[in-house]
Formats: sequence, structure tokens, C-alpha cells
Amino acid sequence: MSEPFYITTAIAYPNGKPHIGHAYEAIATDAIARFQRLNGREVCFVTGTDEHGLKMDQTARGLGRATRDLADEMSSYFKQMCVTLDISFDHFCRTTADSHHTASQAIWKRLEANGDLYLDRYEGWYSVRDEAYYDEAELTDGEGGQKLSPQGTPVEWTVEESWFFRLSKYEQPLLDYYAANPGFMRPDSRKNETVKFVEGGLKDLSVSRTSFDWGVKVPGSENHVMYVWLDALTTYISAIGFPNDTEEWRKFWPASIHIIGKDIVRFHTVYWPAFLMSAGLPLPKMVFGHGFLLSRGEKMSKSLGNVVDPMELAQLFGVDALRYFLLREVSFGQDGSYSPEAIVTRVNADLANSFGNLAQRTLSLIFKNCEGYLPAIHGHHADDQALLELVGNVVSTQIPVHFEELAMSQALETWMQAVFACNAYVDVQAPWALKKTDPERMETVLATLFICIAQLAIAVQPIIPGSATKLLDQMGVPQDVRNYARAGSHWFSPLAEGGFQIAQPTGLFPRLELPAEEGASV
RNA sequence: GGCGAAGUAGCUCAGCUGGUUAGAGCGGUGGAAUCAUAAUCCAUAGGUCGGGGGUUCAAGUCCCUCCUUCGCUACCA
Repeated sequence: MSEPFYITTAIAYPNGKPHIGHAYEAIATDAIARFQRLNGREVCFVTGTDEHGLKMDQTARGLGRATRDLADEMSSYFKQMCVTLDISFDHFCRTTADSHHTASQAIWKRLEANGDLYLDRYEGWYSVRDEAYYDEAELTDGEGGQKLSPQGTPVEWTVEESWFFRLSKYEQPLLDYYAANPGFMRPDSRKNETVKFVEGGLKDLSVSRTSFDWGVKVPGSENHVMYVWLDALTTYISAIGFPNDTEEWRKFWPASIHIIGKDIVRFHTVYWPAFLMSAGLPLPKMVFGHGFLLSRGEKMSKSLGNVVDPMELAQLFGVDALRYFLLREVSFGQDGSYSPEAIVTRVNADLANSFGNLAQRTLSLIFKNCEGYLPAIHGHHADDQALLELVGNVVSTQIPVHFEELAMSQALETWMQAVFACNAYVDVQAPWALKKTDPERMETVLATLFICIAQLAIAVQPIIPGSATKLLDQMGVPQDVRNYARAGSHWFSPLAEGGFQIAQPTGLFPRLELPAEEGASV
């Protein structure tokens, strides 16, 4: 009955503390995961940290610390971020876990058994200072004929023993797969880039390193560690049990969606599928490359000093305000711009003024005029029917459709339209005036609004889970109707007849103010 | 250089396979209302849909070209 849904974020590289981009990805993925749960799917949501590789090792050495020690600390920040931001992950995976090493070695052996690994030499222009290889075309000539990397550091021709993966063998199979599965890569613009890249020809991939040892040891070649991406990508399957035939593994693989940043699309749409093909495993159904967040339209970078700490933002504006802003303001898949002004404006307009105030004014009227008891419905007028229909349609049809398409900003746009309709209805019906002229009509109006507000709160749970839950709790809405299938069912009358009484309503969406200190790190 | 994306009201953006007077939010302006977090509602603000050319009965919406911005063009992740 309930179809499994497996979704992942990218496995973050904890070379520094999490930034707003990590938070954005986690929040977006969480909204999708929560939506699917409310939509009746059995969800597995995996996130985690990719802790191997040269950079972690270098960073730790630079700090004079044990790499493992640094990894422990940095990974904990990412996990803490998820907890703070209400990210409903099922597994937080670390590539340093023993089980992950086992899984990585298992997939390695599968590639090897399939004849896709061979030992050779990797030759190229290597910069000792950057500890990276560069393509001939990237180099520039420095003084005295010294070749320089794009960073301006000297490079020298270097030869290193390395295991290679026969990526070239998968050129055509990948293209065939893309053609046969048009929904595999999204958005389309990313897909075009990948297809062109693969059509341009694939070279075999160096998948082991001997220059450092912070990684997963290559089976049978103990002086080699696996290329970090091979190891990192394997998280998606080790998280649910691979190579063991666990219940989760059987249920959830292949993944429904990998949510990743647009910068790592290639690893997920070329290397990962090729590895899986070689290992004889099914491929994920979709890879979605989201855009980047820009600070006032500019890239965030340490040198510009405009890097935003998501924890600081959450504390300043509130977790749900941040979640709402990011998902409402940024069209998922495209780049988006962030600024404190934009957050304050958007959240105040939508959550505080429109929705929050709608709930507050309605519940206050019920609290004052009905002693907190839910009013009875004395026959609906056409206006009531129209509103109920509009809200019902938005909640049970339009929003789910947009969520299925991963169009969270559009889901919220239609949600707001329903909120506007409710506010317009309040003003036209003027229940405060009906109190004296037609108390029964007032009750019907308030009951209608109560139903609509509850449905709107149910619908928006994936975006702002904390405040939506508090509101639904205040309203006494039963747990079992807090989903898309049952939001529109007849739960109101039983609740009212059961004698439920609301307490003095408290505001859930405070109006935000711009931080006094301008030019601070936000 | 090659490939790709974007350029729509003051601001942020919607506009799918071409079709009535080009839309929304925010902001601005003018009203209404006072239940509510001074929140809400109604009306409105005359943007050559980057420039030019073309296809069509009809084009932000297709084709060509030019301009501007951005991304990708593999082994740091």
C-alpha cells in the first residue's frame, strides 16, 4: 500500500562548519521527505558527512590535530545543524564508520570482479602546494618557462601508481540510460550539461591514491586508499545496509531522489551510475541539482566575508521562518538570493500578517464569543461553500501536485492564495458584527474558518513543521487527520461535539525585525 | 572557443506544448474596516516582455542574429 520513498541529501564534506548552502539543502530535502510521509509513503531520509580525502587530512595537520578527532568534531556540527533545523533524517551517516568501510570495499570488489578496475600509472601536472593535478590546458606559463596552475602555484610532471575505473566503457550505457529515463536528471538544464559532457567522451577514472592514507583502504592494495567520491557515493547504499541484504536495503534501494548541489551533478549523474552499473546494482530514479544561495546577489565566499552561519540565522529569525523563506523565495533548482531584509519582509508578510494573523483573529473570536468551544455549523451559505472548496482544492490537490514536482515555492504560492481567500472571507463576513445581529451565522462563519485554517496548517507542515504542529495542537486537530488524504474529511463535527475547547490563542508567527547591527555577519 | 542557462512592472519573480485587454507578491497611491500580531480587505499604479530581423491569421512564448550576466568544459571536494 505505502510505496517506499528513499531520499538523500549530498553527503557533506565537513572541511568547515556548515554554511547556509548546507542548511538550504537539508531543509529542502526535509520538506520533500515530510511531504511524502504525510502523503502516505514510507520514507527513508539519509544525510551525513563525507570525512575522508586529502583536504580533511590537510586541515587536521594544519591544526596539529588527529584527523579522526577533527572529523568527529566537524561532523557533529552538521548533525547539530540538522537537529536544530528540524531535519527529520532517519540516518545520519559518517563515511568513517566501520560499516561504511566494509560497504565501500564491497562495492570495490564488485567493480573489480566485473573487470572494471586495473592498476596503472596516473601521470599529469601536479602542484605540490595545491596537492592537485591540473590539465595541460589549465596551465599558464610563468617565469623561466615554469608552468603554473590556475592558482599560480608551480606544477611538475608527476607519475603515481593508481587504480583506474573503466569509465570509458560506460559512455554508451550512460547515454542510453539518460535517453531511456528522461526524468533521471533534473532540472533539464543540468541534464543538458551532463549529456554533452558524456557525449564528449569519457576517460577512465583514477580511483585510488597513494599520496595519503586518510580513507578507505583498497582491498588487496593496502597502500592505496579509495578515491573519496567512490567512497562518499557509496554512503547512499551503505546507509541502508549494503552489502548486507537487510530489510531496509530491499525496501529502499534504488533511491527515489538524491538531492544535491549543482556543483556536484557530474559525480552523481556520471560516476555514480557508472559505478552502480558496474556493480550490477539498480540506479537511483532521480538526481536533482538545486541552485546556490547568493548573498544579495553575490556569491558567498570566505574572502568576501559574506558567509552566513545558518545557526545564527535560525536563532535570529526562527527555524520555521528560515525554512519558510528559503522554500518560498527560492525556486527549487534555480539560484536564489538571500538578505536579512528579504527574510523579514517575506516572513512578516506571509506568516505573521497573512496566515498568523488569520489564525489569531479567528481563534480569538472563537475564544471570546464561544467561550472557546468550537462553534456549530448552522447550514453553509454559498460563500462558505466557495471558500471550503477553494481551500480544499489547494490543500488536497494543488499543493500535493506541486510537491510531487519538487516545486515547493509554487506549493507555497498557492497556499498563500488560499490564505488570502480566507482573509477576504473574514472581512466580507465580518463575524464580529454578526455577533449581535445573527449569532448562528457567526458560528457558521467561524466554524468554516476554523476548518480552513486547520487544513492550511496541515498542508504546510512539511515547510514549517514546528509552528504548524503547535497551531494544530492549539486547535485540537486529531493526529490521524493531519495528512493530505484526510485533511478534508469530516473531522470537525466530532471534534466540536466532543466538547473540545481552545485556550487563549497565542501568536505563533511573531513579526520579525531587522537586526539592529547592520553590516554584521548576516 | 564549445555547450548550456538567464535578461518580463521600482524590487523579487510566475508565465507549460504560440491565441481574449502581459500576471503575482512586496513597495507606492486612494478608499473601507476595527475581530486580530497597527495585522486585514477593496481599488489602482499605463512594463515597447534585453536590441534587431524573420515564420505565422496570431509570439515573452518558435527561428536567426547581436548585446549583457552567469554556469559547465573531469579526477580538491
